[in-house]
Amino acid sequence: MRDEIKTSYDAVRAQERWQQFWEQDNTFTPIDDGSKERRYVLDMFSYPSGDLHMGHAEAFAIGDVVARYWRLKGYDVMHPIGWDSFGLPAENAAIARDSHPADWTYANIETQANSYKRYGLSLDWSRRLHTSDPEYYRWTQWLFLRFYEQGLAYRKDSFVNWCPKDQTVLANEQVVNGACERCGATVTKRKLTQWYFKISDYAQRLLDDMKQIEQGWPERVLAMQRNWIGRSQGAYVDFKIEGRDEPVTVFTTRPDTLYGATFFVVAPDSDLAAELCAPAQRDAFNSYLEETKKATEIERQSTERPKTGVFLGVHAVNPVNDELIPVYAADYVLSDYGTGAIMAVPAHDQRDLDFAKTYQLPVRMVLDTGLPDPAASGVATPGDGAYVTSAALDGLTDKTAGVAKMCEWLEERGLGKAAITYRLRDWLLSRQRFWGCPIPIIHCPGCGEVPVPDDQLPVTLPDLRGAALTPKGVSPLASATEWKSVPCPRCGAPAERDADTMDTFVDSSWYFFRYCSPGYTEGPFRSEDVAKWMPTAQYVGGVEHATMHLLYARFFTKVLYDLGLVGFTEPFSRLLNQGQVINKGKAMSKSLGNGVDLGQQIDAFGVDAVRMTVVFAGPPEDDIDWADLSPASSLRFLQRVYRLAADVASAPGADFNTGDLALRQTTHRGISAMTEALDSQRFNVAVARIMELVNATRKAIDSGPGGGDPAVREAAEAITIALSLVAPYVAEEMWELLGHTPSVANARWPHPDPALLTQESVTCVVQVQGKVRAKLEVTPTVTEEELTALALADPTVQRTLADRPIRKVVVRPPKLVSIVPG
RNA sequence: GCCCAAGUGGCGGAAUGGUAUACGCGGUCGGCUCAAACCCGGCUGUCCUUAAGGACGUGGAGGUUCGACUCCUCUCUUGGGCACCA
Repeated sequence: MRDEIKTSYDAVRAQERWQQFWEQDNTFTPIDDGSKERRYVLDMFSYPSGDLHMGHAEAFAIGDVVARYWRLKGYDVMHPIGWDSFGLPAENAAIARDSHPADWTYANIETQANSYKRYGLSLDWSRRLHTSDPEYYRWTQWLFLRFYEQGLAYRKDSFVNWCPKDQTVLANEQVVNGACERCGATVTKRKLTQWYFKISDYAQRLLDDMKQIEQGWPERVLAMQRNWIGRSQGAYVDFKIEGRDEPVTVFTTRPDTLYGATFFVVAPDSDLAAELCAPAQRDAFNSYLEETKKATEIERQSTERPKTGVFLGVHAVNPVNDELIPVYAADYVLSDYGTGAIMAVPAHDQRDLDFAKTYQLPVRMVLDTGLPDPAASGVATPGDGAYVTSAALDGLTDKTAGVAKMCEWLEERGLGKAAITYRLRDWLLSRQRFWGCPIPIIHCPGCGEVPVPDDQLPVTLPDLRGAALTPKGVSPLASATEWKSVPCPRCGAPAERDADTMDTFVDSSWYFFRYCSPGYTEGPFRSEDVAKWMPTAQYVGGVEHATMHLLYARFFTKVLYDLGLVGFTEPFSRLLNQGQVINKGKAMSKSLGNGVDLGQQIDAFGVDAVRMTVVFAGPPEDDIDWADLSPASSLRFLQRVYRLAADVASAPGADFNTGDLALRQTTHRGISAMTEALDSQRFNVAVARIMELVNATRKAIDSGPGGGDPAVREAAEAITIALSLVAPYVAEEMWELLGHTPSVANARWPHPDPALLTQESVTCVVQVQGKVRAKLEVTPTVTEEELTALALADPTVQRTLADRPIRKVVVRPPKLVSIVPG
């Protein structure tokens, strides 16, 4: 009995009922016949690490509001779902359980799929994909080969994170405080041959094309990408080195300070350092190099760390004055930025100055900035100033002019040229892991790298499980001898498959194209399908992917454009980064014990209440703290709304025009306000507007025209449709209760009637010296003169003005009168 | 160090340059009830005042304006990103 009073609708029953209905009805499969304008709403697909959690709850609730709203507005909406199902956790689980990674992966996918369905998302299940399916990764491999043909996929040697105990390469994310996250051993660097994508070729386009998405992407994401790409403008300068025929090129942003270069530094882990080192210094260099390799990432990144280095026993020649300057190897110079070598100008660069002080190297000021001499102060002066002892530059006083002049000088003599470099490095995609997409390359002793022919794709994974997946220093695939041994496709000689798999970010860089052509067998997608749906109208996902997935996806799209496969260069027109769901001020974590279980919340309050809670909590991009929220009150509200529908006594199709005018006006103003909030993605405000309309309708039923008035039906229907965006189950129940045929998702978003948006009386504010002194009820059509007279006649205004003369009156009929006394 | 974002009641948060604090949470008073829960309604920024009323109030300091949470300059704080990038 008590429960019946408490709950006027049965959430669990409604969830089961409508979930089944939507599935059988294919309510959320797009028509795709061109009769309606298409819109593509995309949620970042999930990794199947377990069941859905609070983070999914928020992100998907937001994406679903957008998808459902656009569907109601009359668009043909595609809202697909899939899984990013390759990845390391599956492999670790397989080792621990002596099973195949697929067992764990696909079991988790089923769990999540059921949860997505229960969560009431308006998803099109007919486009479902898993990146670990051979029919998907076949096309990942196909794309890799296209990149390879274009020279955009290549192999090179590089230093990578290496765990000496586990005998395996580690991704940067797996290095925690310089130690292996699995065993705690100190991670070192090891030189390995790895596959790369040449994303650096696209650095400038990744910057330039931001113009296309500036309107639709959060500024902070664009800023992060700009920062990450790190364009910097300067010059290459050639330095001759004693005993070397070819000069060594350095990159500098300050060629104008060349006269102040007093030494030269190369990255210790570069080939150049090893080559330049004089025999006498060989031992010292080798031990320094060892030390460098051992230095953990944390140590290396600390700016507090004192500068270290070793003299290489050779000298370079400063091209502007032919001075001999000593060459050092020091780890403050990075091998993979610029050319891995720098000219050091201690007076005007703090790092060079720190190094110079440690090794007692000369400091020569060539730029008078008005600040104390760096040689004495220990503080470098990197700003603008008047050039001194810089020959042709002397007399100039600003950097731009100095740089330009020096570049010109260098170019005339063939000693250097203006240049641009980027911080963006090529994308290392090799992983010595099993559960990923095999790299479709065969290594032949005679022919070298040979691509697997397209008609032999996919290169599927062999059946390895349990202990066979234990890291051994090379990919587990390398020990699958039968799988690995193949004839060379070119010459037929015995050859070997590449044993590495691809970074899972490769899989996720094109899945949104695949959704456009599910099940297509002639290619990764049909270009016509992609042209119909893309660019994606709305992408929703976490900001943690700002410089990873989102950058890679943009890169892939540009390459596909260059290949003629797609007709645009930016995949996502609009991006929304939802905030995190936290608890008691901190991110939810096992160690803090502050996790909130989504399933439990749904069991306790129902899907609708949970969805409503996260959407109403605040602006979608802000973090929301579960401790501040009240799903119980969301449920209470939903029950109140449900009773509203139950109280509607007029028949479906009743003529709204005969309804109570005041309520009708409130309803139409409410619809207008909701529409405005939704169009500007202020979903929390949209919910507040629904609540306001609910309150007004309740009053109309209880103490106004009553439930039989058609205006009450009009309001209840508008509320039901709007509510279906956040609380689809209650909305379906209400829609049915109101005598309509399901689904409410097929209803039309209500249009506010302009005639009902006007009011017969508005409040006019009267300000004196900017302070509100009176409020007048006036008709909207009141004239400026009438309003002025009314305002001046008001007793409070009179009293405030006292006998002061009036200097000025600003009138904005019908809302405001502002009086300025003299 | 560089870049980005944000600072509004006890709390989450509203506010095309025009009534600051919508909506909700919490609190409180009341109704319903034998009673409690549920539900419904009122009140709820701070200070002064018996009251009527008034003063102050959107991190801080200036400025623009008849009028500033909103625009401009400076500044403080918090959060985030990048970081020995030459």
